[in-house]
Amino acid sequence: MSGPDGKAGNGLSKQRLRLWVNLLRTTRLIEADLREEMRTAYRTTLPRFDVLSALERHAGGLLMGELSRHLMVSNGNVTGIVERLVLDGLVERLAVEGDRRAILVRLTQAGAAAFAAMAAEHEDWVDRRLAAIGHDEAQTVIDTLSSIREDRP
Amino acid sequence: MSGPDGKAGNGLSKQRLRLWVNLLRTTRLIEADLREEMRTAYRTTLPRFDVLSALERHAGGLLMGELSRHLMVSNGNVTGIVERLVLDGLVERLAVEGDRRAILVRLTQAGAAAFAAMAAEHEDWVDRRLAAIGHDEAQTVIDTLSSIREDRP
DNA sequence: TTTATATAATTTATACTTGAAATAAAATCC
DNA sequence: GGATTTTATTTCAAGTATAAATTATATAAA
Repeated sequence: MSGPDGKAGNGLSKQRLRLWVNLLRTTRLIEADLREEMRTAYRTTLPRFDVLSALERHAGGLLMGELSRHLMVSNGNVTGIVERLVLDGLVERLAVEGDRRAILVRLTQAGAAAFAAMAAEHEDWVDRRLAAIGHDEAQTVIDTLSSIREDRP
Repeated sequence: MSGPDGKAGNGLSKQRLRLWVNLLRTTRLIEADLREEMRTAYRTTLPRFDVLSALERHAGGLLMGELSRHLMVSNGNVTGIVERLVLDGLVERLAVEGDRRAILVRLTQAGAAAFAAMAAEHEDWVDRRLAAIGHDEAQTVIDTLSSIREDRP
């Protein structure tokens, strides 16, 4: 499985590995930049921003489990982040009519305001960070990434 | 800054934001798959694998700081991961001749063997995960990602 | 109904991660 | 040579993350 014609040793396999390494390195680099911006400009973190962002896109709120799936992080993780956001008054937890297991999470007014302030800036940061990329070039990459995500067992 | 012609509100800015979201989602999805594979097949984690991988590419060993830069994670983080790898006997720490501050980290024989076993499988996993992508398509994305990384202040 | 199974969320234990402060050693300055 | 600054690493506190176990509720089956 390691020769030039083996299943995992051929050129295409190596090329895909290169692609993965590039994906990982680039994402980490941008994440580090954004984290730094979040920290210095708003004294907050990326995970917090991600939660607020998901809730902003769902005005009616999200269940803990939905939030977990949207952000692709574990259940218990969301519990902790939401807990801290509740302490900061940016988010509220509400009982769900008809299912006493479930908990609905929603932005408070303060949370919505805080997020609105951050979101425009965030888009700006990303815009600057990806300034080298044009519309069509971006679309090409988006299409490739989408096809990767859709190709799942 | 939010109208269709504003600095951060125009179409190109939105498109770049879409690209970033796609990048993040795709990377997280693949990372989750790989973590699961690492966990079930080798009872190890991605950060551990990353450290072994970096050391394997540098037979002479790496300083803690070099390791930290290679992996793009903080100094203190590397200290912890290496510590656990040392406990497992996969890695060793050596004094550096001529600089008593520095520490050289190197794979042990056991570490090299453990990594070799994992590496082929890892390439295989990535190959399967990116099976939808051809060589040229991969190259296009790699080029775009490289240009993003190189465009830094 | 009673039992069994599935679902929603939390808790727990452990590991990873960061940024800042602390330590220690080297390099530079004067 | 001694003071200052830089460099290499560790320590620390807080937060993020996972997987597994647990609690509580809901749904289905017998």
